[in-house]
Formats: sequence, C-alpha cells, structure tokens
Amino acid sequence: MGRRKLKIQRLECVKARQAKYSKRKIGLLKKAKELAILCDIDLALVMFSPTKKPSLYVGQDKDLSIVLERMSTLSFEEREQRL
Amino acid sequence: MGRRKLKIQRLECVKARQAKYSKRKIGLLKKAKELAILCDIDLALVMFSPTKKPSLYVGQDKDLSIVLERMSTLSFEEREQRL
DNA sequence: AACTATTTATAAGA
DNA sequence: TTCTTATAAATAGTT
Repeated sequence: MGRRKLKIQRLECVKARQAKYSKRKIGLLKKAKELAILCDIDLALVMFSPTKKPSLYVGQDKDLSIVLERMSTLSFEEREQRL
Repeated sequence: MGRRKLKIQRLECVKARQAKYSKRKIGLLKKAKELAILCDIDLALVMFSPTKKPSLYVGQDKDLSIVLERMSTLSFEEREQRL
C-alpha cells in the first residue's frame, strides 16, 4: 500500500531499512495488539531493529512474557551465545 | 478496514473470536514476515488460537527460534506451569 | 514528522 | 472455511 507497489525483498540501503522499520514496526505492533484483544488470545511479538534495539508486545500469558522479556533485555552478543 | 469500523474489544461470541482469528492471523503473519525480510531483522511472533493451537513465525535468529519452538510445542497446561 | 495517492487488509455477508 | 465486495487502514514516495 502506498504510492507504488513495493517488492518484498531486503532493502539494500541501510538508511532505507531503518526508515522502513520505524514505520512498519508501529503498524505491526498495533495489529498484534488488536488480534490479541479481539480474540482474547495469548500472543507474543519480539523484534530487533536494524540497530538491535528490541520492541515487544505480549498478551496476558505470563510464562511467555517472562521468556520474552528476558530475551529482549539480552544484548545481541548474549543472545547469540544462549542455548 | 472492512464494510464498517470495528471496535477493538474482546468479541463476546466464541464463534466470532474463532472466525476473526482465522482471518487476522494470516494478515499478521504476512506483515511480520514482510518486515523481517525488508529490514533484515530478527523477529519472532507466536500466537495461540482460541483453541490453543500455536502458530509462529521466526526470522533468522537461532536462539530466539529455539525458545519459541519449544514454547509452542508445550501444551497450554505445560506452559502454565513453566517458570 | 506530515502529507496523500495508492495499495492492502479486512468487515460483513453469502 | 472460502469467496466477494465495499470500505477502513496501512503505507510508499516525497517533502
């Protein structure tokens, strides 16, 4: 949606990836939240920005949220080493 | 979007929640995948249907995917007991 | 961050 | 659940 159709493939320019992330992250979080509320379900969404900053949304599920909170607070290097 | 504007609040009818879930789940998974590809980021999305059936999408992040695969394989009761 | 033309998601209904 | 269509919402390109 937008002025033109966008091909879904990795954006080559770093600046473009960051800009795209800022816009679409908002929309995705909103949709996730809406689904969880409408359908009263457990849902968890974690994503790391191109600069590795985490964003997350978690519904009411306690155990899932604990796992994800923990993951999101780890640095990229720490996550790389886990498990 | 749709014939009318929908208020974002828990749908009271169980059938309605299930129907809504089937439709919106597809859209949410698609959006998550698009964001992960376009911006080349780590992203994980897990959701449990009204009947507790898991669906997930995970980008390239190995450790995150392991955690999530594990969580999604657990039954609702097992997840309730974790952590 | 704001604008707007356009594409996309989806509400309701069959 | 799957299809259709009118409409709401997301967003691409630009400033």
